[in-house]
Amino acid sequence: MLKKERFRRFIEYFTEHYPEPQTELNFSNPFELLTAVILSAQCTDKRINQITPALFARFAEPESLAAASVDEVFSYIRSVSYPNNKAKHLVGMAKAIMERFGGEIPTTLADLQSLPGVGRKTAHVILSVVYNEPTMAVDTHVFRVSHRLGLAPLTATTPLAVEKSLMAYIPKVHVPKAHHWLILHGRYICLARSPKCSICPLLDFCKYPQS
DNA sequence: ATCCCGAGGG
DNA sequence: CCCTCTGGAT
Repeated sequence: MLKKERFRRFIEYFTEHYPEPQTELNFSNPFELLTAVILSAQCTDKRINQITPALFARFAEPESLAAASVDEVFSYIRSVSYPNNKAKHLVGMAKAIMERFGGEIPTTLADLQSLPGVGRKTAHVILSVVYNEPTMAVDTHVFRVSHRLGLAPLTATTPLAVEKSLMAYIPKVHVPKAHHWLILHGRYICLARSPKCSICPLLDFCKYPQS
């Protein structure tokens, strides 16, 4: 099947069944989303949602987080992956926002990536979810599912290469939603270890069907 | 043993 | 390019 047809099928199915997909991270403003996404690296959204209520109650804005000790922040996030690194990143992120961006969350890719703990993937999530910009954040799910469904070539061996491949085929208006669709599919059907192919609606054109 | 919405450093 | 950080779920 031609690549263009694969994208058409993918977009067609999810447009009908998940017309308004959203992140499963709980947040109520850009600062909370940025904090949650930094914490989400190599960790399930479910776990992040368990610890963010107390974290956001204590640190409701960059100012209080910037003034906090790394040790105190660590105490709120000790049950997530890489808590030491992330505690440092969160405080550093908040300080950078206070010192260089007047307490406001940056709005460009370069400015977001200049923040401690914020790489290309996290920056794209903020741009896409907060500002609805057509940017494709490539995480472990997007990377895996794109290859399996033939939406990205196997020669695309880096997140950036997969991102460019996807962006070349997905209409801009669908990009923010496509990001969530790929994650939803990866999280609930196209699992890394034992993909649920028997219930996959896109199995007929999958390149890696498991028994 | 493997995976989860990665980033920073060498 | 590689490696490390690191806890919880399955």
